[in-house]
Amino acid sequence: MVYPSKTSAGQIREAALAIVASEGAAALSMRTLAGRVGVAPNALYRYFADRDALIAALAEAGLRELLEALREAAAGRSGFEVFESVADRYLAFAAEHPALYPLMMSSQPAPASGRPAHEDLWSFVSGLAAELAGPDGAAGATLALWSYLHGLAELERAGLFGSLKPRETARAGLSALLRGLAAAPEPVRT
Amino acid sequence: MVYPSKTSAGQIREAALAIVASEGAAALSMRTLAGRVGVAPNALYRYFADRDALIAALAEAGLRELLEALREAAAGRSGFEVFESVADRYLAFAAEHPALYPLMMSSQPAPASGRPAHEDLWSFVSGLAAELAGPDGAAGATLALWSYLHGLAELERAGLFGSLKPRETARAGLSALLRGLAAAPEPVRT
DNA sequence: GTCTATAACCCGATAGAC
DNA sequence: GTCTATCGGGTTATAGAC
Repeated sequence: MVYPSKTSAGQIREAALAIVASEGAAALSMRTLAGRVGVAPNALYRYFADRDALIAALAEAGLRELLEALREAAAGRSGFEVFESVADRYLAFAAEHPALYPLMMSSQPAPASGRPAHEDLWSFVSGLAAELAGPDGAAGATLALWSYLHGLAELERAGLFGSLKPRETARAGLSALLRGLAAAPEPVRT
Repeated sequence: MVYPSKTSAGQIREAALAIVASEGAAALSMRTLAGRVGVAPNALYRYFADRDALIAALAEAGLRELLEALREAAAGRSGFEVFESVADRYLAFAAEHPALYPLMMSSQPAPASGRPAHEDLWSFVSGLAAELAGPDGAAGATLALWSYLHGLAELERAGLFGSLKPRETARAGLSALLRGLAAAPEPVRT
């Protein structure tokens, strides 16, 4: 072979991830990335159709990593502790990956192959929610739980909390949410 | 005066808003915008320091419009109806402004003058939350309510709900959240 | 003091040779 | 699969007309 492979999709993805983590998604240019990997810019297009496809691959990998972390956080726990542990881990992941996390939650083109990681994450949360709210309330509870966690993560990232400590005050909100979800679904009247 | 102003900051902002609304934030280029306004591209830099400053101005204006809409939704209502009405209006705003809403919630440089609109929005939600959870629980309840609403809006925008109807199922979650926030703040044990 | 003109620089993406 | 070369386009800075 005249021109042997100098890189791989995995290597490109890791280099891209490093750029996103250290300098933000806006700093991820195909030229810079190619320079890091050590190839000509257009060589990257043999591995990813375009920049959007590359970012989608980063998001997919991030979602699978998050799901794995949440499964670990839930393992060996029961009852309320499961939710507390998973919520902590979720917020920690978002805080540790401030640039990657928004990419993960943005609408992305479906992956080239396999089941979208979004669906697996939904299934996981849904499994937790079903224990709390029963099979009939699982979908609504999944929606509420994920939205609450995602909202916390986003507002924290955006710095909208001011002097408040998101992680600490989040516990009270989670407790209230779980208490409400576990109760009967009649609307409250104040 | 030899060269009268051909445009204004407000006119530029409105043209930019129209582009963002119809074609997305990515399509907002200084060249295109200048073409719409009818000036040379660099003339825009007399009114906004750079593209980021322009986007920050769009976000500020959007936040003030959202706050006004929420105040209208709350007016003349009491108890649970306030939250239901405000939540509906919030989600409707996010759905009606799918491109602007994420800009509003992203971290932005502080506005050139005046109080950041974020703070006013926080104060408004905090006022509602205080009626529900009392002064001591207001901060946590504000966090929970806003996070829930923002999370719903984001997940809906990202299309992560699949076949679920976000607005309909959101009511049950809001009800559960309010029920939990209104109750005593002891953690639930399942 | 506002606008036009120009240009340098960056980017994503493509064409064709090897 | 990689390379060099290049296109079209967006952003930003400078110089100068009015």
